[in-house]
Amino acid sequence: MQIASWNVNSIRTRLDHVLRWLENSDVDLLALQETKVDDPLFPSESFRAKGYNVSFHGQKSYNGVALVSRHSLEDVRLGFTGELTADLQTEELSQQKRVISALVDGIRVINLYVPNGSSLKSEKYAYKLQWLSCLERYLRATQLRDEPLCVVGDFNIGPEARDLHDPDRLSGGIMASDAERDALSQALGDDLKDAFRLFESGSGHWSWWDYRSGAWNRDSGWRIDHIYLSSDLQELALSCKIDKRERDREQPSDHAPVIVDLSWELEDESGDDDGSFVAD
DNA sequence: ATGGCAGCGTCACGCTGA
Repeated sequence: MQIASWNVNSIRTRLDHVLRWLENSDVDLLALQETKVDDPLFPSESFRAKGYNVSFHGQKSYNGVALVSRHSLEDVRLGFTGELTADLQTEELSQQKRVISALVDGIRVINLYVPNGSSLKSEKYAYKLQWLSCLERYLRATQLRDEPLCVVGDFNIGPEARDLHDPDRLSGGIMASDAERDALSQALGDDLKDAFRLFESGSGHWSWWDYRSGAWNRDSGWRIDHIYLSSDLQELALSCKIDKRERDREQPSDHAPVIVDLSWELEDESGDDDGSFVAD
């Protein structure tokens, strides 16, 4: 079972890239962020025509998340209010379309597009911290159901110095402040662990390179796209990789896909051929 | 310290992202 996360910076602009990438991969479930399209205009048919199920939660111009799956998407939940009681703050923080989750082959997959925050003095930064605090309640509520949990997305936070190309200059600033890192760590809790760090402890591995200042050519990136696994899934993790080739294409997204491979037995879905079992 | 590049909505350029 392979699960991937990719901020595509407009699904309509990136549609051909995404379809080609899916065809050339063994990914079962792809979580998309920054689809930048209202639901009626989401290119669902392009995915369905290739045999994928899709669920999406979008808006015009900004934000937007989606799930693309070879298997069925069950119990789809949209926004924080898909999980939490809709009090005033939760509704306010669900206006921007940044959260979608579904049960896929028995795994609860949560797809997040965490606010960027703009700058430490911005009201958007305060919004980001509020949003992360709401995420904490959201994850605790989800964990009550005791499902194997995989939380993926664009977190817009480099958790540690090794996740930044220039930690001396960038640490403490937006996407690398103590308050953001603490809020994310608090939201994730004790059980969820970064799948990438189960396999790679070094620096120099990025998932996002700014379009500006030749960041890609200078390899000035950040690792802000993550996949977090509950402890039961950590034991089943076989690999976690960033496919940086996608950042090197014509008209690329500024993010590369992150992929985790889990040794998870797929449940037999009626009418769905997962491929034949080959005995020794 | 600032701007740089890209996408969107909508047609000249401002807003947003990270």
